[in-house]
Amino acid sequence: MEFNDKQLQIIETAEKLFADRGFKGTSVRDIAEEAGINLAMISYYFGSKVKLMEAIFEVRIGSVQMRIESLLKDDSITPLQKINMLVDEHVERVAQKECFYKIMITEQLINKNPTVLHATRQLKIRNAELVGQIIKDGQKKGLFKKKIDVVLMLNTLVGTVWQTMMNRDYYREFNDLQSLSDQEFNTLIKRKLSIHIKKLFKDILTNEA
Amino acid sequence: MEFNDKQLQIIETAEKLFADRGFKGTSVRDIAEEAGINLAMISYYFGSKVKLMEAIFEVRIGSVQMRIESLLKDDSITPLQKINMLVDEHVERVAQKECFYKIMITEQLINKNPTVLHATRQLKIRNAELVGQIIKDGQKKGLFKKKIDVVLMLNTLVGTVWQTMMNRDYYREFNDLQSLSDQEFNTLIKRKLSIHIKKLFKDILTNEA
DNA sequence: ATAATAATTAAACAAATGTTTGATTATTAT
DNA sequence: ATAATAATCAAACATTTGTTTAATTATTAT
Repeated sequence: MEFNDKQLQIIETAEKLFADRGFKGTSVRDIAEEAGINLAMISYYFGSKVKLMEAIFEVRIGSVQMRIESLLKDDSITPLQKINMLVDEHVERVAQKECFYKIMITEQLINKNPTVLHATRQLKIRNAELVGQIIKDGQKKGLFKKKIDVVLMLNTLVGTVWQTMMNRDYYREFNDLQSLSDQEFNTLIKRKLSIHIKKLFKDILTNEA
Repeated sequence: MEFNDKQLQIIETAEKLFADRGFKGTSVRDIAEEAGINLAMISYYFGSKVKLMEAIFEVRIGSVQMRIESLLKDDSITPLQKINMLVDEHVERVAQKECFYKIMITEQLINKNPTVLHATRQLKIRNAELVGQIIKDGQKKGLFKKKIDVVLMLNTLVGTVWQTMMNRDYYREFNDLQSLSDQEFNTLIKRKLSIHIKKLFKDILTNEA
């Protein structure tokens, strides 16, 4: 399905509101008003509020996929470097697509739209398999240790990034970083986060117990 | 405020439903039906749906607090052992109070009841400060390295546990553990999770970069 | 220019929502 | 036993909800 400009405008508005107030907490009237369009246009273009949510995923799901395929073939990059690149990419992606990630979480947690659940599930499986391949490659080359729990490792990546980005105001306050501008702080926390996780991963992958 | 048996019954039912369907996704009629009471009893006892949510937090918030005070004074336990105990405790607590944790997340994410947000905020600040004290103690004793980011460390704990418990079915499938009983699997994943995080923490706390 | 299609609108729809009411029944205290 | 308080209930309340309708305007193709 391809969407015209007006549809994309509705999708973007809905994404923002769904992320902030949840699916149930956002009325189609809220969306229409915020997007500056008539209420009926939502049913007209998408059929229903539920299908509007699914349209958001249709548009965005591709943009949050880890781009791993190209990495897999590239032999000029070490497996550890590949993993590090994935960490940087994931941190940046969550920062950029924060609204969409929020929606993904709440859909899994409470709303549970079947179409949405299926899409996110596919995404997770695919990512775990591809990261698993990189790790196997590293093991073959004798760079990584033998027993690595790929799912736990990815859970640490996703969980830490999520927890940090969602509570970043708290990080700022606790570390007395109020003097920084928003932009400076965002750059800082992304860097800190990346470094933190890369250290953890280096430990997981290389340090024998 | 203390609650009678009937009130506690309503609170438990509401907790389960709020966790599963969200605050907006659960009607007071749903709660009344599931709890086997009359619709009006909810307003009668709690005043409103919002205040029922706040009552849940009044009852549960204490039970999810890390019990650290006693640990702080105990000198027969090393700082690292204390941290390890906290990890075990947190994993067990999330497993036991899963419904309540789900509600905490969605409240922070979308529903944002001010009373609830304030309570969870206090909880976080307190935990970070107390863990910070244990770490400082370990640093004084020369057991931990100098620069440790307490908030990032706790984010890894909370985020990893959360991400793993919420997606445990997926962990089960990916690792071909379908043959285990639910109970066996739950025990297994808790143990794996604890070990995983303790390893990460040992690295964070002791390995110089 | 004209016909056909697409886009837009205000109004209406039924269903579901949180809360209140007013009456009735149980329980407790005197 | 009687009065007073607490608990329970069905019904009603006003809003808000997602969606549809039917009419009108804009755009496109012939």
